[in-house]
Amino acid sequence: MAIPHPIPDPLAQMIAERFKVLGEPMRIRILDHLRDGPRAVGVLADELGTSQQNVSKHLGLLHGAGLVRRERRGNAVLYEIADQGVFDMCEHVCGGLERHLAELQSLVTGEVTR
Amino acid sequence: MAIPHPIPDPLAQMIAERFKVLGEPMRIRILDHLRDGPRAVGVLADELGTSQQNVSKHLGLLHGAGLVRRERRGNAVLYEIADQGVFDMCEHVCGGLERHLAELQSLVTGEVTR
DNA sequence: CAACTTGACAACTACTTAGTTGATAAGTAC
DNA sequence: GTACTTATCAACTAAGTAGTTGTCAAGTTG
Repeated sequence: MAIPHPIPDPLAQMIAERFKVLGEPMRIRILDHLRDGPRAVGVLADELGTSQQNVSKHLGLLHGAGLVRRERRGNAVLYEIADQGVFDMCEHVCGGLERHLAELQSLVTGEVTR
Repeated sequence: MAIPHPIPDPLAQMIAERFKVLGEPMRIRILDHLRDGPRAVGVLADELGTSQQNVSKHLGLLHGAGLVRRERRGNAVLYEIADQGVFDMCEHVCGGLERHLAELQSLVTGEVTR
């Protein structure tokens, strides 16, 4: 999976779009809750302490990006993770955060990096 | 690098913050241009066809997130990639995009997934 | 010193979007 | 039929931010 370089403008757009979908705490929390298994909208709303409309809207975005799958079960709609890769991405981000914070830490403790 | 689960709220915030920084086409393009090596602000502005002030602002954000490094060279300031991991992330995103698009494609070609 | 280049900062406009409230429609279960 | 769940829409507030314009600070050059 090699990314063309220089990157075509539309691709930059699409990549940014994907990142933007993940760039909202509520959506990260929703995805995190879905790690335990499929959830109905109402259940998620309760667990996350927000409204049904709000959760529905975020799930719609996540679904549009292909990150979650929708399935009707009885009179409820269950959502589940469609792309397990998101968690790899989150771990990647956390790794980057750690490196960054460690660098900042070294500034405080006295080491001069540049 | 395991992510705690359930994810603490502040961590969800930080992760989302990181994704949000990458959720802008102009910043993706800036990072892509930096793959070829360090660049001065003015050079990037020319290459990307936008203003120096705009590039400077985006670079400020990227620098704040620890994604680029700043170095004064003469009367110019060179920026370079600080965290090569971003490109792994972009590839990850592209992989996800491919999977998603392939799924949509299968809908068009007639396969019924659900 | 003055003239110039480069980058950063501030203020502003315009746009996007998160979240709320309220209402409604569609589907399922009873 | 009614009750329940979800999706969606509209209208609104509040917040964030992309991009522009103007200005200023720092460094370089003559």
